[in-house]
Amino acid sequence: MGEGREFEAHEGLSREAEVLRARRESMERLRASGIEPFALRFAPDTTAADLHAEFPEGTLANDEASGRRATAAGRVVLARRHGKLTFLVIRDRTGDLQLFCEEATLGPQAYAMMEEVDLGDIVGASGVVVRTRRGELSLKIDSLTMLTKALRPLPEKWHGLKDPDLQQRRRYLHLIADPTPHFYAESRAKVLRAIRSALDSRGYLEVETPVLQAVAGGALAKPFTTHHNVLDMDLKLRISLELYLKRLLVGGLERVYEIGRTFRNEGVDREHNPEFTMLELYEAYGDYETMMRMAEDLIAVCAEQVRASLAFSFRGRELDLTPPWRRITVLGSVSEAVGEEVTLERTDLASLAERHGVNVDPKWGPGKIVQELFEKLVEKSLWEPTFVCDFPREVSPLARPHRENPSLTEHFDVVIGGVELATAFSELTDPDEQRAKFELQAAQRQAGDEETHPFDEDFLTALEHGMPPAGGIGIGIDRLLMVLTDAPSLRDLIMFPHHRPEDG
RNA sequence: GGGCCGGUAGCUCAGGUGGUCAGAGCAGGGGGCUUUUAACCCUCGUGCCGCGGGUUCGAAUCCCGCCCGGCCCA
Repeated sequence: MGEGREFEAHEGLSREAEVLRARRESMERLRASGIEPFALRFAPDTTAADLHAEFPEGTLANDEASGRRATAAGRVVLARRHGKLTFLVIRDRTGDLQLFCEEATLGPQAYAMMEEVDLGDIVGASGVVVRTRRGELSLKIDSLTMLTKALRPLPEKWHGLKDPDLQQRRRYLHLIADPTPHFYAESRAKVLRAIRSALDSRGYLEVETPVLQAVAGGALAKPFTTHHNVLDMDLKLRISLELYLKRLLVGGLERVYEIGRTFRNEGVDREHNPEFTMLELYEAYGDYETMMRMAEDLIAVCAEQVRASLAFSFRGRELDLTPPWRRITVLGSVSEAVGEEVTLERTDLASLAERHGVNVDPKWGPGKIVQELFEKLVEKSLWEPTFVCDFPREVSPLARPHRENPSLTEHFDVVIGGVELATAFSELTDPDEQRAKFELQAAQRQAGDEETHPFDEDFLTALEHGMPPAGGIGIGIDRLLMVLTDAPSLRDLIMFPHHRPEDG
């Protein structure tokens, strides 16, 4: 084994097996010479970005050494070997840094150890900051420490990891090879921070409510079911945060929000993932007008954080999030789209919808038909930020009846760039009205509709104790990020999106 | 669920009208090189061509089914 350097490529080994064998033999050689290939710790005193910031273009002449000593650490992503001189490029969380490794400085022994370093290994290095003859800022090292031996090779150094399936299943490799997922991760953190900061400064309290629920309500969606062994009962994973946050309003918390994972048992496409992150907030004494201003403010703050601007490009088109946003109504926009007045009272809604390409289920009421018409004809064409207001009562079981037209609700969606980002209501606080709506939903379920709101007696009891009038909004964080970062798909924003097992 | 496209070396990809079609680059092994920027030069190179059937003297290539993924539609 110690004779590892002697042989030529083994016959009968696949390329992968040959690489794995070579890495392990390198590891054994390190061990044999008393070097631990998986170090305990290391103390870098700078980062790649800091050094580049400290010595910007022009601050250090080519082929000149500074007096600055530094210690850095990172993964070796490139090696250019020139005999007794080697350039290694290490990558840390901030970027890349070239290590200038010459035998004359390191000494023969350390240089020999350096030659044991493979692409993918994680190393620590100390030396003096220099600029090379060709102008590359580098650390001219006098010490190199093996921190972690990589036993598997890196993706291709120029093309990176292109296969979207592999990018998602092995996101760590995607992160090593490509800065894009770093941008997405940082954008998510910025958005969450901006939202928390904005809400905290308005007197909102961040809370946490149950993920496992006996009754999964707050939205019209199919839940996942799981089982509690000791209690021997089935539980649902939450599909929204709504009903528990409202209970907290009953309890007097008045301004609450939660940012949390929700789960919906539905298909996967670029705007859907079975688990996603949702912001929901409720403000006592507000209404949906309050929530429109809130949506404009919050999303603008997030855009400032991610894009440093309210105007940016999304899917090749310009988008401007500057408030105030356009307001349209469901019935108004559908009327315009079909070229005639559409009302919930019309008896020919089904045939109208069929004429416009909607496959009408005979169980649908007029409200559902109008909603489908809206989604089919209007929603995707909405580019500039738009409040879509006043949904039919039938499709909005948790919103308050509209103050001017009780067949509608004070319910709006926010659509930006053709993507539905948020839903908000003047919340329904009348427990009898809420009970009636739950009963209607139960009847629809009886009739075979799988996506109805479950009957939640415990929630009704809470409402009977008195919930203050309130506005509430839910914002899909992953979708918001998709728009703000111009990512092609929700799956790019979710580090580890759901996939079928690799060996199905 | 339907349509289209794809799955070939660890990675990025050629090959596809059946017959030296198992290929290139990167990565990797061996050798050389003290200023590189995807370094370069010489050298080595075995991989269920997604899986299973079928057609054929012969299949990575054609046909059928399945699995996984992408895009579009529902």
